[in-house]
Amino acid sequence: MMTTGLTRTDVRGLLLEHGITPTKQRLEIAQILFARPQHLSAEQVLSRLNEERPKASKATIYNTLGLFAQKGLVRELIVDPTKIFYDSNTSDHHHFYNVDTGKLFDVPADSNMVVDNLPNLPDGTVAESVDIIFRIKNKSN
Amino acid sequence: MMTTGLTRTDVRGLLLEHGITPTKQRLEIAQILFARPQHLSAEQVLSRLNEERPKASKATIYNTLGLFAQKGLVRELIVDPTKIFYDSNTSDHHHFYNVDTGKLFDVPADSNMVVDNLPNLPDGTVAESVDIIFRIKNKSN
DNA sequence: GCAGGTTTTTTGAATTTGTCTATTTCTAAA
DNA sequence: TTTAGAAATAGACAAATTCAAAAAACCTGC
Ligand SMILES: [Mn+2]
Ligand SMILES: [Mn+2]
Ligand SMILES: [Zn+2]
Ligand SMILES: [Zn+2]
Repeated sequence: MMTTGLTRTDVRGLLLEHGITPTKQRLEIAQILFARPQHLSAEQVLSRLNEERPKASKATIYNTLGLFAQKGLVRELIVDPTKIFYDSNTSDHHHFYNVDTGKLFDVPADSNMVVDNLPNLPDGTVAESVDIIFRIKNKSN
Repeated sequence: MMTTGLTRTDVRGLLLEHGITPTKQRLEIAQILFARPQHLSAEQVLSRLNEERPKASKATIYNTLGLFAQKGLVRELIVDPTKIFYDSNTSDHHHFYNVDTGKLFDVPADSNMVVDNLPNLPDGTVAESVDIIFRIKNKSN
């Protein structure tokens, strides 16, 4: 989605545009996600959301993140075997994953990486997405 | 490793070349993995291994797969949030992941896909690997 | 405003993958 | 042989996620 500093009303519009009924909990979760382009795990959303007072349960977080992903509001990133990251930036871009720190970064948009001669897909299938992940580690030296 | 139809002695040599003490259990596991280039989860290895009589425990499977990956005998693929796949082909290649079936395929070696203008890595980091995953789904129509 | 139906949220238990620990068993070398 | 270290095992444990059932919120027509 690639948005920044959304008001409550903006967020409501975003959900409506994507065919999602804007409930109190969904708005709270969306407001966290779309505060800026970022990569958050369910657990991170959960703890940010309920920092002061409980605003939604764990199951609601999972339901909501799954719903947002299905509706194309966020993008699921599978880079770490222990958790899913949700990317609030759904525009076309790729990632660095630092295996030492567990941190995930975008490949800068101004990078002019290109992939040529895409392979033929297996018969009877269509592409859903292409994920390129640079697994990096800290220089040990 | 990209090998096929290995004898017990071949497999033993393979482990030794990679600095791995060839124990009974490791040989059994290696023989399954290197029977042909394939993508197996720990659970699949476990059930194939112990089809007839128990040959190794769950912990040994995890230990062994982790050791093989660390020593470069197999490659870990993170494409499914629920499990790790171990690829017995460590040569440079990329993957199709069918999200409908959960099946993983190699991009054919004769595909002439190329990635150009690789981005600069973040400071203080070095690349460990680059994974390209085509997430595909079945044509619904 | 209120019943009746529908959607959403919540809780807590269950499931799954994977890890840890303590104990036993091997292995290889002296 | 003895013995120290490496490896394997069973079973308890942990973390992420899912599920099922009940409660709460919402909606629509009266
Ligand atoms: Mn896992
Ligand atoms: Mn998982
Ligand atoms: Zn991103
Ligand atoms: Zn492969």
